Amino acid sequence: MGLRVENLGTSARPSIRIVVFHDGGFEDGTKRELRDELAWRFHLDADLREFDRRMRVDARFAPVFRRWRGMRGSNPYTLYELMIVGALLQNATVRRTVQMTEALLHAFGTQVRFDRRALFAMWTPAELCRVSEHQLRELKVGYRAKMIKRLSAAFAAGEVDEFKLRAMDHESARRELMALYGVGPETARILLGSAFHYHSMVRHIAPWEGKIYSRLFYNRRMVAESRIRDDLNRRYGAYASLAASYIFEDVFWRRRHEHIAWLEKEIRL
DNA sequence: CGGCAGGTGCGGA
DNA sequence: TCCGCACCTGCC
Repeated sequence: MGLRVENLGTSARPSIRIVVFHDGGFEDGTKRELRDELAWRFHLDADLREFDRRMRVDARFAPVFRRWRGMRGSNPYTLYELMIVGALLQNATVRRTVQMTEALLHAFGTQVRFDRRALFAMWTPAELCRVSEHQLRELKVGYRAKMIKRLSAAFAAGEVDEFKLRAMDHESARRELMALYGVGPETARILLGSAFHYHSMVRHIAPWEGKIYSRLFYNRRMVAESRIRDDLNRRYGAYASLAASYIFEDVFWRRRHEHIAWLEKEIRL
């Protein structure tokens, strides 16, 4: 299926319309399943009222929380797809991640055309299992080839149940994810926030993120990860990682309109 | 040409 | 639990 999402509402009265493009086999049952799945992936039923109330009185970042009101952890992908993205993000610049992603999609993805667009759908775990590590390395993904193989094998063998993970508590889900080859604390953080909508305790801050938080929170070059983490958890409690993501997103949004010298030095495209 | 990038697995303290 | 190290590749 190809989907087009249209905004039909306002912040006060949110409403969207989903237009579905398909080549047959779309029935009423499919429609309900699709709606439920989209509601999960984009966390459409998130209740952010308590979060809004709390952040509205934040001494320092209240304007940030106001500007992004309604934002929540979400993503359009399946867990497998997001995990592959996570593997391709590791230890790479954005440019290189894009290059690896395009190489893989052209080799193993399916190009679909709908709504006057041509997009790639990712391969399935089973399909990737028939690809050798050597073939992957030829597409310049480096040591990530092994991760892609092992993750695909785990999913193809039914060892990862996305729906079971959705029902788990934060810590259990994190433990299960980190047991997978290629998923460490940073990829787990991305998955837990984007795919599972856990927004409570901050467990891990990657070095490059730590540098950005250091500037934003302390106006210093580098503050210890443990201190940033503890401060965030103390200040924002059950909403610590959601609050952190608001503040993090905001600085990148500001970057589009104003020059932030220190930020330019911290990021490489 | 070394250093490093939106990390991770592994072996050893 | 924590630490140091190797690891594909491409850009600076």
